[in-house]
Amino acid sequence: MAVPSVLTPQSEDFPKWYQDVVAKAEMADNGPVRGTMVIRPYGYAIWERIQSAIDGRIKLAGAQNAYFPLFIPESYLSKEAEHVEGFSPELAVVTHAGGERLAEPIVVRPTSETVIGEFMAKWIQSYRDLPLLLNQWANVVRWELRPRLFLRSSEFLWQEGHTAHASAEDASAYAMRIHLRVYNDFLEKVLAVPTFLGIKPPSERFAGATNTMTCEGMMRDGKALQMATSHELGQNFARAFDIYYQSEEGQAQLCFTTSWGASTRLVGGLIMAHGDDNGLVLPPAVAPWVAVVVAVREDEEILAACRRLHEELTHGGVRAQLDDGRRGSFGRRVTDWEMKGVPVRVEVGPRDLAQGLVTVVRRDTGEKFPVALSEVASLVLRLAEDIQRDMYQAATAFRDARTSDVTSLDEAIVAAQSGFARLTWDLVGEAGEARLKAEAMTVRCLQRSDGSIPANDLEEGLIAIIAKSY
RNA sequence: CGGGAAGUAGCGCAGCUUGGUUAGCGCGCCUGGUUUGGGACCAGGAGGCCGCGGGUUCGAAUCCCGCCUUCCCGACCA
Repeated sequence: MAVPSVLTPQSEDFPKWYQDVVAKAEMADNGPVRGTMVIRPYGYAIWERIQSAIDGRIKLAGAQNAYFPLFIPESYLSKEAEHVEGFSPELAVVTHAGGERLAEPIVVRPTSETVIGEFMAKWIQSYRDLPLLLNQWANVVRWELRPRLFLRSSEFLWQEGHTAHASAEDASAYAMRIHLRVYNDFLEKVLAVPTFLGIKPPSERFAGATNTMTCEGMMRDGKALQMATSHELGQNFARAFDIYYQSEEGQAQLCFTTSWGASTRLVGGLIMAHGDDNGLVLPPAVAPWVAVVVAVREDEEILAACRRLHEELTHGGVRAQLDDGRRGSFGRRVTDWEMKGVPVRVEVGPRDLAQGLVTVVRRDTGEKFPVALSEVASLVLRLAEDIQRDMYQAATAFRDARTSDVTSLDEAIVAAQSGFARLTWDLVGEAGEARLKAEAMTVRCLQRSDGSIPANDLEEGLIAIIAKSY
């Protein structure tokens, strides 16, 4: 079709494309205060699906939800030296309240290790209280220098898990369990985003952690995005907040803690991992509507058929939307549904209907099928599964095509202009990291040669994944 | 915070160089009509502290000073 593109093409200006999609798919707007974000209903519906998928997995892993306060005494932050150093530059601090200057400034949480640590210390007495597995859904504030909708906003929504364990082994195993069975499982099965799993090099670790694990996804421009992260905090926070338990032998022992989080950034990752020049492309599992029934024109017979189909789909367990044609021309409405990334479109028009047919269209591939009215519901269910699987495969093929094994830092710098480079960690080192930094690249993660997650960065034969990132 | 660009209707922009009727255009929005199988068309209409503050001037969207905000590229980062 000779219709001019609605969006800036990805190949022309990827950041502009991203902003266009966020605006035109009605996902979010900038808030009035720098870096803040208004999440619009369609964007929030996607977030709600992400939330429920992650929340279910967290509960299966045995953690319970709780809620801790937004305001934290400033003194808490300074109890863990690296932590305060890491977060100080981006804190929002309340100095006045109730019309008076506060005796001790209050920090708006940038993350909750400190308050939660304080309460863990109160709640944990015995080894029988361990492990203590907590999670909270909350907003946090980090005064970022360069905000971008969903990817880096001053205030963002997330889930943060915080756990306390009797041993380093137990803490480590739990962090790994969360990383694989909550985050990576969610990313693969729900967001349909393949990842590289690994640990961050020491320079990229979370402030106060002894080990940080990451799930790195590849965006359509070949850049990396950290989509979820899990930290082993060792005894650093336990020491700072006196999180002790009494062992079976009656001795006071310091706990080992973990923390792990995933945020509204996932929505940005979802957009950039699957979107195309016509807009969003949503995997059925996160799509607010898996199918939209579109009336080609406003006509009683057509509308009646649309309503029946919509009802049938809904009863069949498909989240379906009805487009009755009141909002303008067919072409315009189709363009809008494509922009929103609805996985399956069911087009009902007079020509097809005369033969008892409708046209079913896949958003991911653009394929169109003529389908008998009686078979629409079952086909949509099957297509939803196919699309979910095919999108994961397509994303994996894309990532693999843009990932190269290299044998020197020079080659890595070339390869990481447009994708990921895999290079032996020994060949990077501190000097290498500095050179990468000059090229706006980082070591995204370290993994074993078989792709599994190493226990620490001292293991032999580790591979560094090198890329530009968001 | 450094480098670059830009703030004029919901969005995208012109007008500014050379100050001067009532500040324009496209899209969107409202009303009516014709339409509808890939961004429809006609007619009528609503909508502006021209980013904010100060200055120059008879007169400022336009010139001068200061500030703020947004976007892009870095550093920080989920």
